[in-house]
Order: sequence, then structure tokens, then C-alpha cells
Amino acid sequence: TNSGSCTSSSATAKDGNASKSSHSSTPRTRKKRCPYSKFQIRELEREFFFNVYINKEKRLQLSRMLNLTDRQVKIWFQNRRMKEKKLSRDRLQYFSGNPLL
Amino acid sequence: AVMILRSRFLDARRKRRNFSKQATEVLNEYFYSHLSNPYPSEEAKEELAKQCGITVSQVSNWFGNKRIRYKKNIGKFQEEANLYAMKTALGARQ
DNA sequence: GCATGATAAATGAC
DNA sequence: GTCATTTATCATGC
Repeated sequence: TNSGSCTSSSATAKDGNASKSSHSSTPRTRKKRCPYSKFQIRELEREFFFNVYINKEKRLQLSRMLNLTDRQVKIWFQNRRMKEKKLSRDRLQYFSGNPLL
Repeated sequence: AVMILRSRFLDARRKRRNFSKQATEVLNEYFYSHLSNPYPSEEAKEELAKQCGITVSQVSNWFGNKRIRYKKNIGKFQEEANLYAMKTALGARQ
């Protein structure tokens, strides 16, 4: 859908530096939330299907392929595991105590 | 039949339905009576969920949305805040 | 047309 | 690592 804004054109090598300035007033901008593309999601989901925990090598490889940082891929897997856990809880609650069947 | 249930579950997730008036009432009462620290404990969430007839996750969602939307525009919620402050004050009198 | 509930990135506590 | 949370975005209700 979108193309130009979030695709991390720069900062591929080092991201999130300059956080050190420790001078009293640097609001250290929280990274703006940018939704990932369909392609990125598909590849992330594909890898998640094979293994819920991703190792460092695959993470680096995947981050390069998808033009994301290691940190972003790592965090995506963390969030995805939490999502899976919540889906399990919802499924259990939904199908439990069901008068049908 | 299983497929029916499954499909109903799958699209029942993002199909949003507004909470009942009473549920919103209960949630707002808690929120505005804990305005200095609107972070209910896990036990409080479970109690609120039971009272409102919703899940704990829905309670968490409601408080998350409420906190940030209140913070973003306190003025817009001033009237509502006064209303519930009045309500709790009256409730405490008896 | 916004209000509202749910979900998706991102952070931080632990 | 988990997990509650913040924030923006999405999808729907009305």
C-alpha cells in the first residue's frame, strides 16, 4: 500500500544511535509506528510457521530481505508469539462453555 | 457445525460491537475514580470484566484506549469527568 | 463524520 | 525471553 515513508531507506547500517546525548532535554523521539507491507508480513509469517523462535542468522537474513532492522524482526517475533498466545486464550474461551455441539 | 462456529469466531474478532451502556458506566466509574492512577490490577480487571460481561482483554483494551484518548484531549472529557465525579460523590454520601 | 473497540509496531520493566 | 503498555492505525457503528 504505502511505499515511501516507512521503508527505512536510510539508517540501514546503524539505527537508533544518538540516543546517548543525555543532555537534559532530548525527548529521544519514539520511533513512529509504521505498518509493514503485505510482502513483509507474508515472509515473517512464513518463517514464524517454521519456527516460533528465530535465530540470529535467519534474523539477519530476513531483515536484509525485508529491509527491516534486526531489532524490528526480533520485536515482530516477540509480538507474534504474544498474539498466538492470545489467540489460543480466545479460542479456548470461545469454545468452552458452549451449549452447542 | 464446527465450521460454522469457527468462521463465526474468526470474524467475530474484528467485528466491533459497542459495549452496553451499563458496562461503559462501570468502566467510566472506575476510570474517573482512579484518575490519578487509572491502572487496575489483574484482579480488578477480572472483577470489572465480570460486572460488565466482557473479557479481561476487552477491559485492558478499554483502559488503554481511554487513557491515551483522555490524555490527548482532557478538555473533551471534562464534562464526562465532572459527571462521574458527581456520581461517585453522591454514592459515597449514603 | 467522528466515536469506539480491536489490532499492529514499538518501548520498557523485569 | 515474557508481558503490560503506549501509540498509531484499522474497521466498524451510528
